[in-house]
Amino acid sequence: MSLSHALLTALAEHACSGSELAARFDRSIGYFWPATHQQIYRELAVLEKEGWVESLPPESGRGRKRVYRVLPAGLEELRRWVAAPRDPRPIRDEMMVVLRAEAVVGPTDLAASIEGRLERHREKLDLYRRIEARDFAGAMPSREQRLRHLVLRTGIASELLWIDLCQSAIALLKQADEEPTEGAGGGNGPPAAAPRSAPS
Amino acid sequence: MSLSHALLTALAEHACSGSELAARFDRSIGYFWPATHQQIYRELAVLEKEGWVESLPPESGRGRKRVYRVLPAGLEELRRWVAAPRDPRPIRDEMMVVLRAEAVVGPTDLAASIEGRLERHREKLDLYRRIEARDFAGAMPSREQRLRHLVLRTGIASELLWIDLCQSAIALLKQADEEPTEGAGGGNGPPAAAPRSAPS
DNA sequence: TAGCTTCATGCAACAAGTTGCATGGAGGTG
DNA sequence: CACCTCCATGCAACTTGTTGCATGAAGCTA
Repeated sequence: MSLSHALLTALAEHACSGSELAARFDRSIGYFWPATHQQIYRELAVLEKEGWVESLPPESGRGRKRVYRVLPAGLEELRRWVAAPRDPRPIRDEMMVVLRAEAVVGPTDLAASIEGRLERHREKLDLYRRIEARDFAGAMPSREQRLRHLVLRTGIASELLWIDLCQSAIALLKQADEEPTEGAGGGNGPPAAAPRSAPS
Repeated sequence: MSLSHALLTALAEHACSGSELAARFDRSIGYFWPATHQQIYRELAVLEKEGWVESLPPESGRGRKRVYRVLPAGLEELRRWVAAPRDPRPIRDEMMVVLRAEAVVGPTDLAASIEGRLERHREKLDLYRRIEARDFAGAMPSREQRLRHLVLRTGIASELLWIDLCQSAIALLKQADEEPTEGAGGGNGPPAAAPRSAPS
C-alpha cells in the first residue's frame, strides 16, 4: 500500500500534524498520490499502531493539533519498501475507454468534452513549470533535489502526453465530422456545436 | 463509473458472455482499464438491473454460458457518458512516491528494483507495437480504426515515458552512488552525463 | 461408470478510496 | 458574555477494486 509510505515520506521530510500533512499533500506528493484528509487521519492511526510513527500530545493553539513524528522502525520500513520490487500500474484513464466507446456509438459531442479536459492539462502543465522554475533553477543540485526534479519532470512529460492525446483526438473527431463518410450517422447530434473551420 | 461503460462498449462491439468478456478484456480494453472476472460478473448483474443489457438464457455447451447483449437504453447511456465532461486522472503511480522516499531515506537498492520494472515496460511496449503492426497497417483506416489506433498510440507513448523515467532514475541513482559527495555544494567537477530529458 | 480436469459463474470477505456529516476547541465580533 | 465561524479531528456509510474459494456442468480418460 502506498499511502502509508507516502505519509512516512512526508513525515520524514518534516514532522507535522494531520491537517498540515493534508495541506502539504495538496501541493507536493498529492499531485501524484492524492489523498483526502480522511484517508490521512485514518492512515496515521494505523501507522501509530504499527509503531512507525509516534504522536506528541496535542499542543495548544487552533483546534487540538497533534504532531506526528517518524520512528526508527518507520524509517526502516520505508527503506524496505523503497527497494521492494513492484509492477507498473496500468493507465486506467477513462479517456482511453471513452475513445473506444465513441468509435462504437459515435459521433457524439465528445470533442467539446475533451476541450475542457485539455484546458485542465494545460493548467497543470503551467503549474508544474512554475514549480520547476521556482525550485529547480540551481545549477548544482543535490541528490535529493535531482530526484525530486526527476519526479516533477515526469509529471510534466505526462501532461504533455495527455495534451497531445487530447489535441489529436479533437482533430480526429472534427475531421471525421467534416467528411461524413457513410452510414447516416444515427441522426443525433446537437446543432449547437458549429464546426469551427479553424484547425488547431 | 467507468467499468460499466467499458463493458457496454465491449458488448456493443460484440455481444458475448461474461467469461468471453473477461478474456477479451485481457487483450484489449483491459490494457487500459483492467478488470477481474469478479468485477465483470458483478457489473453485468448491475447493468441488467439498470435495463442497459439483457441476458439471453444460457445455451448448452461448456458450463452454462449466458450471453449478454446491449439494449437501446444502454447505447443511449453510453452516448450520454461519452460526451459528459470529465477530469483528468492523477498519475497515482508508486514510482513517483518511491523516488521522493529514496531522496529522504536513501541510498537504497532502488536501482535494482527499477531495472525489473523497466523490463516490464519494454515488454509492454513491444506488445503494443506488435498489435499496431498487426491491426493498423492499412493506409485508409476508418473512423473507428483511427480512434482505436489513437488509443494504442497513447499506450505506446505512455510506455516510452515510463521507460525514459526508469532509465533516468537508474542513471541518476548510480551516478550518485559513484560520487558520494555530500553537503556544502562541493566540487563534483566533471558532470559526465546530465540527466536525460523527457521526450516531447 | 468413476474420477479428474476445465469452464463459467458466483459468494464472501477484505482493502482502498470517497462523501457527507459531526464535534469540540479557538478566535473574532457585537 | 453570547454568538458565529473556522480549524482540526474524526465517525459512518458507501463505492470500487482484490483475493480466495465454492459450485455445478461438461468433457476426458481409464
